[in-house]
Amino acid sequence: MGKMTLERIAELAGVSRSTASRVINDQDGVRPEIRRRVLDVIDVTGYVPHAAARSLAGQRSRILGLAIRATTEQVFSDPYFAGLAQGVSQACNDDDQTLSLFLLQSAAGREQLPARVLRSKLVDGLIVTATLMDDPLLWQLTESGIPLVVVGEVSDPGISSVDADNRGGARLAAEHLLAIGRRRIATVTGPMRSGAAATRRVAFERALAAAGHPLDPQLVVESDFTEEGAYTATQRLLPLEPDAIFAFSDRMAVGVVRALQVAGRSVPGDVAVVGFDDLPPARASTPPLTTIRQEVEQTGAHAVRLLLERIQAPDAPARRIELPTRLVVRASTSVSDLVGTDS
Amino acid sequence: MGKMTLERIAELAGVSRSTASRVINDQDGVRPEIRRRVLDVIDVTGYVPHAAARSLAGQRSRILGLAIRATTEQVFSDPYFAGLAQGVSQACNDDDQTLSLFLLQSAAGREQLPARVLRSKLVDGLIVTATLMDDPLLWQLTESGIPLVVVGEVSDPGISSVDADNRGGARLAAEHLLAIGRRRIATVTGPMRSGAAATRRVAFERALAAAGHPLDPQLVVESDFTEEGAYTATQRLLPLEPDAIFAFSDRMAVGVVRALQVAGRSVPGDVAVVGFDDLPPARASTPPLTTIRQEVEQTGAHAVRLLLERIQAPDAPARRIELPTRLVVRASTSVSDLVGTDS
DNA sequence: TTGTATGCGTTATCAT
DNA sequence: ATGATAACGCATACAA
Repeated sequence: MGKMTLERIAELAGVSRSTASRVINDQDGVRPEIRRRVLDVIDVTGYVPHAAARSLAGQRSRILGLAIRATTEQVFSDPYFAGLAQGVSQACNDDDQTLSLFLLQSAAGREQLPARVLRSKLVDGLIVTATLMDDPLLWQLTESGIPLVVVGEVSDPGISSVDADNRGGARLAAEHLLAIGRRRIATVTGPMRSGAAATRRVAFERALAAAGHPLDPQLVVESDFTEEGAYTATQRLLPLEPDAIFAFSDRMAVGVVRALQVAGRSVPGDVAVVGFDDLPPARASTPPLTTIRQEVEQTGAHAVRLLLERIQAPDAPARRIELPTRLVVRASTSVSDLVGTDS
Repeated sequence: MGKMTLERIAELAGVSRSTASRVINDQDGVRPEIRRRVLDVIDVTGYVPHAAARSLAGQRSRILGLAIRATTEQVFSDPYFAGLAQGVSQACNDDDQTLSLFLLQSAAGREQLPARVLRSKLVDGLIVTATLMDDPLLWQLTESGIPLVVVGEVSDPGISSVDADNRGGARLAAEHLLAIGRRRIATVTGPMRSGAAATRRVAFERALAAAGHPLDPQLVVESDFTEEGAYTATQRLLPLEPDAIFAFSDRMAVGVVRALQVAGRSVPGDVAVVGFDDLPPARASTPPLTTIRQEVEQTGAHAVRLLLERIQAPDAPARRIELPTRLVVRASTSVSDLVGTDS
């Protein structure tokens, strides 16, 4: 069969383009009988509307962008991004949207973004993640007026965002380490340019202080979100002999554990380790990691939902969604309970 | 400034739409002087062509699709996909194409693909990876007639494809293990439904046999491409006391090493381990992994190039590109040479 | 070398 | 409830 167009469908169904169009976009104001007839024709012919034509006429591309502003190293080694992409992708499918991916490792890529995707009306909106604290990219994007949702923490309350409850998560970690009797608690953090890392750090400190065991500043080492970074950071921590380390991602926690083991410290015997995320590295590690679980895929799904809302009502106030975290205890903090309260 | 259109640019530059269009698509047949004038206007106004309009009028969307047909688990845990995406993304940027991502974990997603992206003319072509040996998805796509490039191995020679030289890589691994004196050599493979895994396995066997040390079939354990899969696979291997294990990815090799260490075997003392990929896990591992390096990002870039060619000349014969691999020796196979011949 | 006119496939605004 | 018609913004064959 030749190329199918709305025109052709209408013809075959014996109606006008307008009516056929209404059926396709299931708008009401079409007699059920007629609707059926059109639907049947569509079914038989396998007709699918031409994306560009829809986009041009309807002023909406039905394409959502996911922009990841992280280093190549991060994207490669942290399964977080895969999880996020998975969630976003799934949600896009469910809402009949297409996902476009932008990896912004290079400055060039970042600068091109506004022009390439926004001015060209390629995407209806953008989900951005791994942004820095006062990211120029975010300024550009907001002032360009494109519907925007950030996955992570943002300083500007005018921007919608989704993230795990970083504060609550860090608190859970602190409380757990205290609860198992650790007192010389250290943390290997993500870069403070990351909002999530900053939030977790502050919350971790506060929780410890609130419990009467303030965090020794010497026991805070800043790192990046990679395994190797955490490995070397931990080495600097070794002489200070901590009995617990909170790492800001599972991948980092794996690096922490490695550094400890290589140095002859046992986990959790000498040092208890808590990660963050509860992604595959947490289970695959030896010992399996106690970690703060966040629902990464759900985060992606919520981001899509929020973005879609924002596209429909650009003037509605920005919203922030924080997804609950929860403590998952595994062997890296519990000697006795090797089975853990795994879920 | 109001919304910019070609019309408006032409007006401001004092030329016709056609001329402005020619300048934008830099076709020749425009007096340099005029071209400059138009370019200046574009520069000043920051005009960017409307993607959908171009697509509709020009019959080309300038969007390339990347479809990853892998399990969620794989996508999450194997940095290979991130690397590939990175390469594809970069190449798309360089060629002024947009990247659209499709994660095909669910059967539903896979079935939607042809309709959603092909019939709608959303993408000009598709790069597909992690396909199975005789993947129905591939049939569908080929018979739909969309320009297609597979990253990996394909049985149908009518399909263009790009991959590392799996055969050569496996051979390098075999020769290296023999060269360091190992004779009781085992391998933890990827699933045989994966073409790349099948190729590597056969090549590995042949290389060993050719050297007069045929692979003991008992020492071949099939697994998936995950760390945990490799971990349990290795446990089955332990009683057979191999002195070397070739794993089909770095991530798998990490699982192999873990299983060995947990069982009290030293690496490389008791068992030498070789991985595949040379992605971050290889360096981050303890000990760092000897591995077969493949250029993942380049693979992505080549896939884009091939796809673009195919889009321009759909009737040209299919091509296959195999990128060279090379042995990177690190501590997991060399006791003496702890520094390794790292690059 | 430049301009004119038409078509791309759909949505949306009107009538009817 | 349905249909005719005008955008949508650009590329391109053709004419000049």
